[in-house]
Amino acid sequence: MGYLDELNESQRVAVEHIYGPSMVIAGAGSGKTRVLTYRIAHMVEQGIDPHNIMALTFTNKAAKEMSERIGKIVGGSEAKSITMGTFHSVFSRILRYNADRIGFPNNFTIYDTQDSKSLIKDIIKEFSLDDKTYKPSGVFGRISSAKNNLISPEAYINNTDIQAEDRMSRRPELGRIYAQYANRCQRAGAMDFDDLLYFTNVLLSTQPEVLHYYQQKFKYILVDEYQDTNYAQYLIVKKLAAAYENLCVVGDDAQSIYSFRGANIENILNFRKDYPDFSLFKLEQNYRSSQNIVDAANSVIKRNQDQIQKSVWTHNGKGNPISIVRTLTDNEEGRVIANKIYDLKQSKVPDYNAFAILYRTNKQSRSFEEALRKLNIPYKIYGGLSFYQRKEIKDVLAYFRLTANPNDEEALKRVINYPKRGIGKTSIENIIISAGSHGVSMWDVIQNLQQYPADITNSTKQKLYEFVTMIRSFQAEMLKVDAYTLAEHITRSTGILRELVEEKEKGPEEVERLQNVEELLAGIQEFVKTSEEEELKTLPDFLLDVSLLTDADQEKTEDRNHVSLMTIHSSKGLEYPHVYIVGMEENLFPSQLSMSSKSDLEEERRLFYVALTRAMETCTLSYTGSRFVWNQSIRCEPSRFLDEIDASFVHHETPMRSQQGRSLMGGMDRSFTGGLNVSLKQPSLPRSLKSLSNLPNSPSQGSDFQDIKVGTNVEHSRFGKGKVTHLDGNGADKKAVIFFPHHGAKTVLLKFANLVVLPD
DNA sequence: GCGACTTCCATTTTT
DNA sequence: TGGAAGTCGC
Repeated sequence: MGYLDELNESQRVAVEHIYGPSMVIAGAGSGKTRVLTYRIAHMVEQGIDPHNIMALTFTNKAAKEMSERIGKIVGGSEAKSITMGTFHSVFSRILRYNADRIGFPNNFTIYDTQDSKSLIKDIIKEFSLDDKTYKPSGVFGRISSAKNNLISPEAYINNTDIQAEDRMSRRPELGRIYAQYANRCQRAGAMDFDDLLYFTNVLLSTQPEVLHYYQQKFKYILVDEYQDTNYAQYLIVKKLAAAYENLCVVGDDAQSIYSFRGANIENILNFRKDYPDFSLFKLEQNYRSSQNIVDAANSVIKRNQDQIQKSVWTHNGKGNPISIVRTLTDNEEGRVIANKIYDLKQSKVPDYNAFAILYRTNKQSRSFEEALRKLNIPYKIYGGLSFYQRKEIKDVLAYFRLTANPNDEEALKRVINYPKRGIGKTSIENIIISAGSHGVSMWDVIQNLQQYPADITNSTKQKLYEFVTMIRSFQAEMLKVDAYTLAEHITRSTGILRELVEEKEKGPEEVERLQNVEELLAGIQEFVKTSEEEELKTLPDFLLDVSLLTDADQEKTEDRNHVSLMTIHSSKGLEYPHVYIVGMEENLFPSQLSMSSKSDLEEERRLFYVALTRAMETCTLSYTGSRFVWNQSIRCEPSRFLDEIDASFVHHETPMRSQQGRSLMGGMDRSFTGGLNVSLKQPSLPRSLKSLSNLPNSPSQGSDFQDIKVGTNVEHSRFGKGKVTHLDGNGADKKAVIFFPHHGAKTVLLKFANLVVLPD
């Protein structure tokens, strides 16, 4: 068994231990995925039937990768027999077979977050509640965490603690909203993401024979990223594993970063209570990062109090210290990082895949996009608005969903009047009212207006009739033709395709929308082609796949020579030779919302730990003195996390600037008095050196902007060319009113405006 | 019922 | 800033 030789001692022991409960605590970069895949491969080699193995991962991508790697060792068909995927995808499949036992149709649709919020909004309106106290996202969060903790609407309403909390936050109706939300979802035959777990638990607790079946089927269970499981996931796993207790969980408490969505770090700690005779394996040797990076990350994470003791170490070379870069503005931050990547690529790095820019929030990507584009550096943004959340895609998918499950109200609301067919807001509201009073779905109402009368004009009734007929015609085809044929038919006969083609002339955005829909169709065609033998892949089959897919799963391996931009959250599990962690500022990272509680701050610190440990060779941290937020520039202070890295592992790159630096440094003097900032101890550099610093296109700062007078023609990075009409203030506060032909008059602070003076 | 217009509000991470 | 919701006139 050659593959065992590729493991170190502690990895091998973990791989060879197959029976009974076990927990693998895997430090960052310690070969966790390798252990997991080899363990499964080893099980199969030992004669365990792959049908009896269930492996739960955090992302679809991780599952796919693992499956491929296992296939290489034990063969593809064996690997395919393993049940492998995210909690959500695996359990949604189980529910497909069993949902009818718990009051849902087996063809239930899955509501995404947008659908959920839109439904909640409806309910708030229906109850005539103030939508400022009852904000849809807040209500959604509350319902979500109730479900993650397996609290039913009834339990919610009867729980005195919860009711007290809701009264405290002056939202006593939350329980009623939750109950109505659950009701409406059921009527629509829809489950949201949390329901996939919640109702799996309901299924397993109320249907003993189902539980028994899956206990016998999944005799061996593996769970990856165990630190990020929530209570519902914990209990489901516990139930399924109860018969054989061949349960292996893998995780790293130091990388738990999803408590905001109910992840419960206690699950790791509780493991020893549930399985007192469990075996514990620790993987502590890091193969990924240089010594400096490992040490720096350790020096940060040791400040957390809540953690399992372990010491991550490496045999790798010392490497470079962690670089810390300071810039004046967020735009400059983008340029500096882009230039660094450019330089490194020119001098020693063969391709762009080696680079990743990691940030705390998606919106930070903008300045990096711009800067990379200017230097013609290929890049790809992960996360953010996903392909499947684009309006045009959601519209098309809504037709698919409606075809598969006409009771799906969110889908119905979305397309009942798209493309425009003269069914307006008032009619839709009256349909909802009628549906509510009869306790049926909107679809029931519109296809049977005699039985469920609604206040609707005759001409609208005719249009509704045509709509119903159209959807029914799709349904008639649904199981007869493959997904692509039907999807293509739907985009044509609904008029969506025609509309998009017509609008194409309007501009590049419209062209893109058409391309997106074409891409979706191409994707469905791919999907249909993957079918084996006689199998017909239908539209419902496709929907099952698509609702739980994210952008990361889409990636094609060909176009891979690009810099990766993503949030730290989505970087988990990945690694890059050169990592740039940007926006290292107080209130951004750590996020403002995390500052109030110690546990939230510890989670932010773990997030920082995750970010640092993505890096293999070099790691650069950057922060900026000011940032554009809501159309105005705000001052930023360096993140406390910068101080938390042991000073011997860092190198501060940016020299202090002599003049304007001071006014912008703001709180820096305070936070750096620990003597960490080496450059503070050096004499300030003379201003002439500034031009030698690595700041590309450095704005004309430090001067009194004497070259900018009333009447001067200037160019602004966002507004384009304009003429100065007024000047006000002095020095750092000097402002100008500039008239831009395309944007009108704007007042800008010269020190931030990055104006380029144009010849008269 | 529809489109043009104004106003208001956000601002963390995601299966 | 920019997206979403609300208002108004046709």
